[in-house]
Amino acid sequence: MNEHEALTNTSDENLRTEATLGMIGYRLRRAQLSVFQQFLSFFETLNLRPAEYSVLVLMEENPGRKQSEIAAALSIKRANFVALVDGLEKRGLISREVVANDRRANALYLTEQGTRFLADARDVHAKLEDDLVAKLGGTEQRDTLLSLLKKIT
Amino acid sequence: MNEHEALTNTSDENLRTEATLGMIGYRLRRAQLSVFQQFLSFFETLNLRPAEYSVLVLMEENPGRKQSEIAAALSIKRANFVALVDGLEKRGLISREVVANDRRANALYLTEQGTRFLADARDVHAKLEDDLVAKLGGTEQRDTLLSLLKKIT
DNA sequence: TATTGTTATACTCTATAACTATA
DNA sequence: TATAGTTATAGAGTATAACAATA
Repeated sequence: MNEHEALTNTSDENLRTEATLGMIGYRLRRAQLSVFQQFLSFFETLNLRPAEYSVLVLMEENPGRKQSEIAAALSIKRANFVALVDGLEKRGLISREVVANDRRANALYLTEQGTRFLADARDVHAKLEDDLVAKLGGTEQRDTLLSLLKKIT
Repeated sequence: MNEHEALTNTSDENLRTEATLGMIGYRLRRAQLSVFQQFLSFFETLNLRPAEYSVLVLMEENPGRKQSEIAAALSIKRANFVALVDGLEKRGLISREVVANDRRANALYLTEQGTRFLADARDVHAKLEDDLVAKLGGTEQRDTLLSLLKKIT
């Protein structure tokens, strides 16, 4: 019998988790991990990571922007962005082009193949969003969630 | 003049970000990073990471539980949990005790110092939560957020 | 045979410093 | 001097395999 026996609680009972689960940060983290896991599952056949998808979407909406601009808009350090762009370029989804008046910079474009690929990816992503909206209970709740997340960020 | 010039958009204009910002996963990730950054800032003087704080809170509510139980409740792999527990033990905040009827297992307890430390940490965390509630616009919105995050996880 | 804690290891993500070529 | 892209590197966080002690 050790000094802690009176407090010992090694039964099979579930742990008390009210405090941890009540933390905004903890809940946010778990929800984010859950959604990213879902993302990886949905995008397994397309072999695309969340960051890569966000880059393709942003590039299509902003063709010809510099690497550093796309990276900054997603809060990706430009040093870390190089390998990500390398990967997409090697897969033929995007191209780096020279900027006429600034030979230091790369302008980023989706290739035709990349545009087709992104169309497929958008379809997959729409399914994921639909799945999440269903879990949330409707588009109104989705909008509420996005608005609350925006306030926090 | 290259083939893309008509589409080139290297002006100083802000990028179009509607699509990325409308993704639930993206917004979740950014909000989570933002809150964790805040956490690190608030807990800088206490030198405590989010995972360590959640462990201390869970241990106080569940004294004498096995390492593997605490780890599992937080979805931390038991292999990765060893170093985390080592750190808290070396700081004198927790102790590993022998479980009477199972000499394989460690029962985890807060030390007296750990209990005092956690009281301080809880105060700091309360300030962080208050800060987030203020950003969200009130406790009602906080409850709404937690409930929506729960549905997603 | 299975479980607990542990070690070793590898992979991803992220952060910083320093280089090059241009501006 | 400053900036864009790049390389190298280091630190977290996370995942798996394998081992010793014990059940």
